[in-house]
Amino acid sequence: MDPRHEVALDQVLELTVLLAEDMAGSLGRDGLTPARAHLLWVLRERGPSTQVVLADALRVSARNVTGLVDALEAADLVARRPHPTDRRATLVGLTEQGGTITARMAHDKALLAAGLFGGLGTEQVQTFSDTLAGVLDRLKVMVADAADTSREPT
Amino acid sequence: MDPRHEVALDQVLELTVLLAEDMAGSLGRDGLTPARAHLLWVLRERGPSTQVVLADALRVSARNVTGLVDALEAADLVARRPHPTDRRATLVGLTEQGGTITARMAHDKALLAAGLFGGLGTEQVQTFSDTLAGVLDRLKVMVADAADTSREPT
DNA sequence: TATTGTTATACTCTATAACTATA
DNA sequence: TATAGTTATAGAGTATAACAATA
Repeated sequence: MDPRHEVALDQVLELTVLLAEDMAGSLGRDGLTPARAHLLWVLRERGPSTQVVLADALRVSARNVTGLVDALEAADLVARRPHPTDRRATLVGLTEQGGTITARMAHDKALLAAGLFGGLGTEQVQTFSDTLAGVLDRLKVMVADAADTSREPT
Repeated sequence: MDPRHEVALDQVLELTVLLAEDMAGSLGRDGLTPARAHLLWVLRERGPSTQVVLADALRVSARNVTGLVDALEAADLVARRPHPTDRRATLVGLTEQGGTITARMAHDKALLAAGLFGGLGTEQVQTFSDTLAGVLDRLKVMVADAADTSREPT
């Protein structure tokens, strides 16, 4: 009922829209979609991975990973190679060009962080971050509760 | 270069992911997708509108609006009727059931706002909101600049 | 001529189910 | 038996281009 809460939520929602737009724009310049960029990012963090691991990390189906890897392989951003010990599995790794692009993504992300928060004082950033941490915790609880409720629909 | 900025951005990005998940979950219970819910929401705010107006508000192609309206009409959430003065145009409006659902969406949104910010003090919400307003302003400038640069590629 | 909405076509992301090869 | 990845199929969101009806 407090209008300040609704205003704050509206601001957060606007932020999500603008961020998605900004990031899609950056990725588009590299010819990447958000889903494909996400996969590259996971590879950058985890190193060469099987497709099952990628599906789990991205929280999508194995089938979907096949498609994303197909597209990224065609663009020479990732390469498939046989798993050394499990002959069922495939190891997906970044190519040199994939490494270059993910490095640029990391750089762009740092620029974005600086652009958004660079004008704020250290205390202000800290306060914002602390508040956000609390909000995130509450949201996680709400998401978990909703999942429980829908799984057990009394 | 300040790690606090990157941490804050990571928190914001996590928030966007969790929010999208939470909202998709709520909508899913109504059998709605985010795109269709967005169209309903615009209709709730603006009242009956032509498809061109909807395409503009949603920032998607006219073709896309045709598809979304087709689906929502099949679910009896919106209805097409002839425009009173322009015989080329169609007016799309919420049905009674569409009104019920958008009212529930508004209610859910208020619940979400209360859940996220209800535990915070008035001052804390205000401070958060003020900081967020500044961040939003800076982001808008960055998005606008990026659009200029890509339109006029030196 | 310009605008509104549709048909035609295509690409991406997503999912489930059935299947092959391997563990 | 169970797991890794693929093929088959399908639905949703998105786009551009061509077109009909109307302004």
